[in-house]
Amino acid sequence: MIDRQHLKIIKAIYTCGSMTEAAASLHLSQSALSHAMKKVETTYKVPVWRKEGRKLVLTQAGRSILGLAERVLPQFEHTESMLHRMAQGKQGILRIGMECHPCFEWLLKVVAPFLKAYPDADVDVRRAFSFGGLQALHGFDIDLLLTPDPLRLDTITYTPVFNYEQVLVMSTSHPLASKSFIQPVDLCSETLITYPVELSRLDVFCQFLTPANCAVKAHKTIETTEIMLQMVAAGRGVTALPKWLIQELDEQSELAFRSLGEPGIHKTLYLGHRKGGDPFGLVDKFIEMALSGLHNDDGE
Amino acid sequence: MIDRQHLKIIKAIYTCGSMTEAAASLHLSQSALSHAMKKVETTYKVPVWRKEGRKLVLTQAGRSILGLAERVLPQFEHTESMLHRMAQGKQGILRIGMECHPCFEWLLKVVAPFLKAYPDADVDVRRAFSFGGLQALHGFDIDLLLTPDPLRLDTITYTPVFNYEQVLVMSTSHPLASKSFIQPVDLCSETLITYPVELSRLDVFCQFLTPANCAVKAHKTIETTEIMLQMVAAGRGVTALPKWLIQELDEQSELAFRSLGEPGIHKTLYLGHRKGGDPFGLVDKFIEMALSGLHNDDGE
DNA sequence: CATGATTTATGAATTTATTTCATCAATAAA
DNA sequence: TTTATTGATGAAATAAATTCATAAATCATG
Repeated sequence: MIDRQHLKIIKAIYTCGSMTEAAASLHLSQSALSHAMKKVETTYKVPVWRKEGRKLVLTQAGRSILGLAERVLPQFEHTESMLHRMAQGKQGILRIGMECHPCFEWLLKVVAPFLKAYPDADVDVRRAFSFGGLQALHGFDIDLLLTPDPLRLDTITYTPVFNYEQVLVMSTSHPLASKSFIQPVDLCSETLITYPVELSRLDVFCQFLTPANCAVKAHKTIETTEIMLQMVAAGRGVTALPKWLIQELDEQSELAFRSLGEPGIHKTLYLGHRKGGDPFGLVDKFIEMALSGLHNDDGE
Repeated sequence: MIDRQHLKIIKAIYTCGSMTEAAASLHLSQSALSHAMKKVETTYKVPVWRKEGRKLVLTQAGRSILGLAERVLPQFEHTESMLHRMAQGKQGILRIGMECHPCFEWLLKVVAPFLKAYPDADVDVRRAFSFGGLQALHGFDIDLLLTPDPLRLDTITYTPVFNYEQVLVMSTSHPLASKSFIQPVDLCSETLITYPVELSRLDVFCQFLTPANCAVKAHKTIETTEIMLQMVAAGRGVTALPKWLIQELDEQSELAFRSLGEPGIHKTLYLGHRKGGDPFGLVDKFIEMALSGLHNDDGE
């Protein structure tokens, strides 16, 4: 029977590149690993490793076991860490994932009161997912997903938690600041600064420029919101961000913002979570708190 | 350290309702289970079971372990069965899931030549998913998903494999059979027979009746296509099915079909699969075969 | 409430599995 | 060829799981 230990060993050999190293990393003798591998190979009558010179290479069978290990081991570890927390009388860790850059600023405002209200609960916020936020939610890597596009799935429930308007941001002295709202053609001669993500996830493109068949003069990407805004204030380009974010960060009022199109681009942030199976009820508590502190930036 | 065996034991006690029964089902002594549970409880310093009378009830901690077990154990079992097949020199099992009832008939036509071409590969077709087809694909319960709605996810690739037209089916003597195509209002006085699935998954409603703000006189559901068609032939109602399916099943030509709306409702079936990690390459082979035998029922 | 049937818990013994130790064989570099 | 380095192997030691026998608790029943 394949055991958790076997998975750990196969994974360690694979990542370390050799049995000797893997043995050290697992605090076991090299012999132990060799015996363990031999046991798997004899019980299933399938080689797991093939020797090429003195490198060990996974066989097809080995690769399927490694796949199992990579899917399954993190889940063991997470459950164990939950158990440890329970033993200490603490509540769980709420792992929140985010799919949109400026979500983070909003999240901070909910996380702070949540941590205060539930001192025995921890929050962990993750921004990067190897396989996308939904997968992470799904594969139990996170418990809550903050996202602007609630992809309907049977097992996942979304709750709208925040409405906001996405506006074009420019320096107060920028010519476009004199307009009452922005039209797609207005951006043809501008430098647009965005976060470094796929274009398909940027609303300025998908909902504004592309439908109007317009393009910008230049497109730069910047990671951090603060730097982005400094660039914009310095007249080096324009960007599109949630209105509330600008109102909050632009203390010296160096920035102006205008709606994208006459109606403006209106967005909703959703919190997605798996249906059922929330040991501490933390997910529900967080959503409740997010809703109670609900503030709309959407002029409603 | 929580082990696969611990998970099996917790799951067995939970499903059997008692340790004694669980012990029998696992071919172990009751004492073994008791000791195993005690070990988990002492290493994590958390109770897993609470005794209510002489029933065992899972604690919060127990429920998280059970959750882990239910997510993880099937994956162990599947990997093991793959290993057994590899040992026999066989190729894997291709587990295909379906999300639309009439897909099955189409699938049969691809599966037959596939099994002939790859005699060492097995195919398993599943129709019911506890958490939806995508979840099943994702959670490694199936390898291939045949679906009419390709929900875009980063980890899943869709290949269109079949175009068809969804038509309204009626008995040849039915008054609607005299029309050249069906309009939504035509159905207001009809009994509509469908498969027993959510309305949101039925195109007659979503793409035809609801947009036109029309309703049918009555709505009946029937599981099997054959019975459905007999009901229709007997003049007991009308139904909506792929055109090719009718052409194939209606040998005595008791049935007539007409397009839903002048353009008709045109659908595409997609085969979805996880990116990467297909130990035998069976997924690719199947898709290739599905495409090579590609027949369009869409008049193109 | 006493009795018997049934269920879980426990300590000691037993069996099974894992790990180490010492050593060999194979590989790659010097 | 010599010399590290790496994996493989059998025997011994250690650790873990399992059983056995039995106790304690629960529940139904006369």
